[in-house]
Amino acid sequence: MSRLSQTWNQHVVKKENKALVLKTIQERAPISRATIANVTGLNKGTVSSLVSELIDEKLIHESGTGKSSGGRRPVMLLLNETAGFTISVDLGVKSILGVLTDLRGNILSEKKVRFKQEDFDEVLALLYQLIDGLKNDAPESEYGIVGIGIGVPGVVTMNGEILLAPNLGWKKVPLQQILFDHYKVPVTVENEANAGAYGEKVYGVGQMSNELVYTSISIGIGVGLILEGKLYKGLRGFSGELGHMTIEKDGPNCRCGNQGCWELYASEQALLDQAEADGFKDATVEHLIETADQGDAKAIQLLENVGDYLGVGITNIIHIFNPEQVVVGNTLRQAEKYIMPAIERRIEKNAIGFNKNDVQLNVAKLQNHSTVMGMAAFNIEKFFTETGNEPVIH
Amino acid sequence: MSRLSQTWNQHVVKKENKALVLKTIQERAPISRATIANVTGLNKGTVSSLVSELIDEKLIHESGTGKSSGGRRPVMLLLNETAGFTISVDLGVKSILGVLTDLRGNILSEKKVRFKQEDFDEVLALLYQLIDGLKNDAPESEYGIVGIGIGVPGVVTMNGEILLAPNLGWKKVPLQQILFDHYKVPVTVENEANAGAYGEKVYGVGQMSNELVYTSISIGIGVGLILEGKLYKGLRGFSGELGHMTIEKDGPNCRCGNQGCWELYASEQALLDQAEADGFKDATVEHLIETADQGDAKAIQLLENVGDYLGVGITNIIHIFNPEQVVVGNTLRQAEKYIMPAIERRIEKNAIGFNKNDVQLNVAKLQNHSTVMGMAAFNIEKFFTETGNEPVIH
DNA sequence: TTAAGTTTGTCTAGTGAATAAACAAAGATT
DNA sequence: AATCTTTGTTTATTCACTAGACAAACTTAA
Repeated sequence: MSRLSQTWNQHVVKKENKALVLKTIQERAPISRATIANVTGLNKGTVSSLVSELIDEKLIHESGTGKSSGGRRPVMLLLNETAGFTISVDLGVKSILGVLTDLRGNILSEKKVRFKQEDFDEVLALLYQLIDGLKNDAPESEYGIVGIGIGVPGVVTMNGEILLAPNLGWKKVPLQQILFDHYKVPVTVENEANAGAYGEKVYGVGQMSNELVYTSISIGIGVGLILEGKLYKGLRGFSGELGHMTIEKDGPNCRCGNQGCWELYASEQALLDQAEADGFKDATVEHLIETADQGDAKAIQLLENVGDYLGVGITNIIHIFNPEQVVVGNTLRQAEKYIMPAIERRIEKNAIGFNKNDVQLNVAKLQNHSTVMGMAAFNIEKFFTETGNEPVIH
Repeated sequence: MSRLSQTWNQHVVKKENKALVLKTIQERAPISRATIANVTGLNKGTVSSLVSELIDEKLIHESGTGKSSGGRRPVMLLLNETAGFTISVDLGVKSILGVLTDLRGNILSEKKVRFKQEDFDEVLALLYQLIDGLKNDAPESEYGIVGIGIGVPGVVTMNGEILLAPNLGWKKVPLQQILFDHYKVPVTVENEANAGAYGEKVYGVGQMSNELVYTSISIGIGVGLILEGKLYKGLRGFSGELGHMTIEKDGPNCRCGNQGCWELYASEQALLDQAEADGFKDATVEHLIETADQGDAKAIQLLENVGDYLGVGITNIIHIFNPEQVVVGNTLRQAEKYIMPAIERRIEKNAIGFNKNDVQLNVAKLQNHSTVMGMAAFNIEKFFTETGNEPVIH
């Protein structure tokens, strides 16, 4: 007979409490045992014992004494951020960006390669090369590389298979399996917008929000949903296809099969197509922004127009989710100066009061690092919850 | 200092395990202690002890022996469904529907009143009258009325205040507080579509789905979201305003302030307005269906047209949430014969393959009882989790 | 300077919930 | 009739947490 759900016993209690102590240290370090006990509600003795195990596992360490508040001085605890490292990668359409991070998400090394040929085997070779390079940059440590995470612009299943990455022309690539077989460390493959959402939630502009929608505006539009503080993925991981939400019911056909999709009006592709039609030759986002900065009315108009269409979709998002925060990320974020006011005007004009008053609109704080940092956060979280209680590997 | 999160100790363990045993009995009764141990993974002794407490609390009872499978015959356990009762109400725009249910959701009594005057005080008087009537119908029991739940067509805060019910013309009505002060039992006030979603999930067509979107198509459109098996409410409970999702970016103005809202094309109001324009005098949904049943091409066309627009919005829903199931409920559900094929055609034509293949489209199984049964489910769940471990009241 | 009070962190005894294993009861099978 | 199975209870044990005592280290006030 199959196990229905979680049962509770002392082992689970200890594991959960230990994870809670670790998380508290992660979030509030430097912090003393006494403060942890206060903050978590756990007994002082319990905290002492769990902390001592965490020290034995090299996940945290003591760091001198803090200031007295009228009694014995507290011993401050710090996360042992160099106990292990993550390799976190944003596998984009034209380039691969990879970082080596410690367990606090500090970037120790960063590498980027551009490519034109999107053939899978060639990109995989570049990916291996980039990962190997980052791996070489990692200092000696207790746990070594604790995880490799790849954010990809496509539909990813729960077990890290890329079902479809339209802009790369890839179908059914079991990337997680391939990388695990090659490196023998935990591998996470996730949609680029999902990762971006998590990156902004953990390290970026969304640290205070538990209901956050991240919009990745690039060639197409991807959306990552943080609901109740966690990434929401839908039944099989395919949620967030909001780029293919119809905003014009009899609009033009999209290659996805639908009509009037949001990304036909509000993406980088839409912007460049319109620019082309308006007489800009071989326009790029960067070029259009420059031209706009020089006061070109046509370019300004183009950018503001995309912003307005973004506002239409974001208004829908606000109505659908009643989020605390909507974050605009990826390449079009660079046109912040022109698109954000346009989005705000549209929201102000069209959104329902209750929902509108709750929501904050922001540009991705991590800039082009939202996705890599999200993958880093996934890697770190996985390590702390899954292997955090295992004995030290040497 | 504020408590950050749940800490785990023996008390919590016991409470959770007891709730798990109760839930298992709820879902699989009649069931033996041995089977519960197998299914939950708990030790036989633990189950025995928890079961004996639940029996003492009159929440369950033994009911003879079951069939032997080669050994001692098992003692079967049943939920004591008459240990208490719920009063669950669908407070609609033109009528109030109320039911008295036992703890399994069986309806013991049902009352309905219609009203025209939407003045709050008059409706409240009717509501009191209806609740009092149902209360009188409740048999003597251990726990009496364990909860009163009201589903309302409007925006409801986390603490049961109706912020706005446009079709009733109500604003800022603290209904939960008012009813609690009057009846002194736990009161739940929830949006009608949220309740409908939960009703279909627990007692209706969605019992197998953990990712379910319920669309309540009536004068307007409301949407209830079941994500990861639970009702999703957004930051402050205002999610699911999908009726005000733009599906035509430069469409007509909606009274909500937005443009081209879905409910301007796909609601009962939209249908009736169009019927009027097409020469039907004082049309009602029932009348249009009858006319269509008699083969009137115009009426059929009107209904199929609404179905097609419903399909546009539901396609968006499928892209946004990757749900397992989309359920069509409330009044327009009656036109099932005409609208469902139209919705299906639109989905077939426009939705993305991955998401389309995952999703099931269904009509609400509970018909016009989705909302009341959802409220019953809320009441029962609240009783079992919050008061399930309290001593018996007499 | 001394005494009293505070804060931190450890240690010990005790509690309570779960588990494993033994056991009794009640049936099926051969 | 003897043996095997299944169910449900009982008993002994384990283990994580808690309360409270205690020592160490510090501040404050007389």
